[in-house]
Amino acid sequence: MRRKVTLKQIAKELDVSISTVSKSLRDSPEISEDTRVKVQAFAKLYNYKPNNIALSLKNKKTKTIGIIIPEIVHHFFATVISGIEQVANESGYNVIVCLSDESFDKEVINMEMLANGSTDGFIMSLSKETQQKKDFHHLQEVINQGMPIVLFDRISNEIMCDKVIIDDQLAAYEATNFLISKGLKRIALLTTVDYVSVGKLRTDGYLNVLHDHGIDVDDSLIVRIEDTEQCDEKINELLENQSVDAILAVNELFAVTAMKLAMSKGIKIPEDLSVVAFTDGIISKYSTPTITTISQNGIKMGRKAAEMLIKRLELELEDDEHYKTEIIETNLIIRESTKS
Amino acid sequence: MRRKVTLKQIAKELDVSISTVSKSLRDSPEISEDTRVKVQAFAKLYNYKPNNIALSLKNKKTKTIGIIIPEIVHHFFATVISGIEQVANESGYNVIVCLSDESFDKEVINMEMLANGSTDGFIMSLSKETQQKKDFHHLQEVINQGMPIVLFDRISNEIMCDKVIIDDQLAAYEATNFLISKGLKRIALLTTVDYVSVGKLRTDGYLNVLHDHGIDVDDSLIVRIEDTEQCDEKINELLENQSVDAILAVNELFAVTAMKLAMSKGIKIPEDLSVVAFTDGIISKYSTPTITTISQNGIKMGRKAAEMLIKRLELELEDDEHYKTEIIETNLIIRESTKS
DNA sequence: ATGTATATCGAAAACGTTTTCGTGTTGAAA
DNA sequence: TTTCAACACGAAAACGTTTTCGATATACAT
Repeated sequence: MRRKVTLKQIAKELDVSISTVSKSLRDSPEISEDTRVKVQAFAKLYNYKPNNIALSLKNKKTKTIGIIIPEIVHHFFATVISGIEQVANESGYNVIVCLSDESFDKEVINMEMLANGSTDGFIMSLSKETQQKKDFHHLQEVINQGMPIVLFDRISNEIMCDKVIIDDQLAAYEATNFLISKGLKRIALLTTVDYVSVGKLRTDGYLNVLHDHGIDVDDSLIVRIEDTEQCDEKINELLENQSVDAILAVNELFAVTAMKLAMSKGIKIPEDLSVVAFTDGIISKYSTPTITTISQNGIKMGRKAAEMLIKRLELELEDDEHYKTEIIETNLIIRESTKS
Repeated sequence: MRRKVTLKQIAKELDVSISTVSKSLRDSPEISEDTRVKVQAFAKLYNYKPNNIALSLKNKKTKTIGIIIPEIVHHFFATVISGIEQVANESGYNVIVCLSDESFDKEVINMEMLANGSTDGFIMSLSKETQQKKDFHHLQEVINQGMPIVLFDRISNEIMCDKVIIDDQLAAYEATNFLISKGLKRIALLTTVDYVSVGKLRTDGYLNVLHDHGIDVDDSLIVRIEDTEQCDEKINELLENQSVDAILAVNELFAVTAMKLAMSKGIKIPEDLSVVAFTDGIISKYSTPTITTISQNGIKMGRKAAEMLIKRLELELEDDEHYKTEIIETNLIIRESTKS
């Protein structure tokens, strides 16, 4: 087993100083051509590669981005990571991924772990619990230490930093508007509890468009689902007790569940019931019928977030304050679950 | 902005040596209670946390696991990462994720990048291109340097290291056997090209069970699909030209595509056609009808892989050779796409 | 008074780099 | 022969830790 070779070993072997070896490898003009080629040849032979850890310590830069997200077995988050990884790779950065599991404590622990020198900055999406507690001291702490953070999707206005989101409210507005334009009026909303920022915004968009069209809001059409177990029960309740001709769901899962329950009751989609869902994922593309969705474009979000972070890292933009919030455009992907 | 405080700064501030500060914080008996509490109080006040990079350099351990997988927007790989992350977290390790994008070159580059001190070991699944080229010098190089590797799912027997897989051949055998037990005989196989290790093994299992039941292998029932674009076309060809009463697909996507095409031709599932797929993912659970699958249990695979790697790291098992290959059990999850 | 044990602390090396600065040698100009 | 620049290289600091070893001082026993 041949362990990695260091500058010191090369120096000893060639009977020169460490400095000479280092300079030779970096093509310094200080070194004579003779020794330079000699050192380089030797280094190549032994496959010398500088040690990243030593470089990180010296340069006070790790060239590593910390990603903290609620979960990874989730199409949207996976696409965001993919986007981040693309531009990170292009710029010579690595990504280290931590999962908060929707837990505040795990989010804090992971952040503290990475903040002690392991990463140059963070890209993250807040856990449900964090959004509920509204406790952001761990983020603030990191920002105070001069590490940049870029928040995406699940953000908070209380934190001053770069952000990248979609216009959830507008997207909900337009999607609902699309349903209204098809002559649908009894539009139900399947959403999450309000402390999830995007859930709240999407609900607002839904409410606004109803108001703008002079449609009375029927509270019994708004279903707030806390966890997946409740899903079936709550949707069943809706379908049984209310007349509904359209559904706007804040995620694919609620949508496909609603469709299945509806179809099992003999309700035809899209003839009797139209369905639109947020987050264009795998399910929508392969369910029967396929689902009309609002594409969230995770790749683009990830790319943008990484670009913003790296820009701040490379330019040393200590210019706090003028933080930016980038808005990624969404578009409605029309499929079989809505009338044409 | 308050930058992170170091031992040196604390030492200067308190007018003691760096050694004293370090020892105080680690509760060394060498230090008097007086100075110990003084230092600890000061450290707490300024929220001192040791710098991970410095520790890594000193200890020659990064407490970081490198994960290299073909893609992340893929339910199975995401679950594996999730499993790895679980046990990594429990043991104080971080994971740094790189995507090969099914490219040999990217796999090599990523490995070399991480091998220079950034990680203590690797968990990886080979890219298609790597499996095709059968070029594993980058893995061998890393192993020679004393870094442990654990391969999962897409492995190669040419590499001596720990591995964790499912018994693809047996699983295919049993799944096909299940179909045969339902009285089905014209069983088609939707698979990938043979250089993908799992595709080959699954094909072998399929062939064996037919042989064991004395069923003649009809080559026109074996469809090798290279990429997603071909998918529709090739499956259509199968359904049009052959009489088929069952399908075994090596992934969800082939299965759901086949189901959709079949249903559009008026073929009823499972009455006229039974479908079983490898990889229990999102699609199978939410498609219509839901799909009978062979669960691959990515979480368990990830956990196992991480356990094997960490064990080797902690115990410094230089005991090369007796490498293990763990086999994760699969089970058939019976859903609506097969007759009961 | 001398010797010894104990308590408390600091200096320095080590991990692997890069970079600044200094030093010695050579050659040529004066 | 002296002087000075150019050239080629090495020593050492720095990044932030931990740890070994040595040093000093105090207390106690002889």
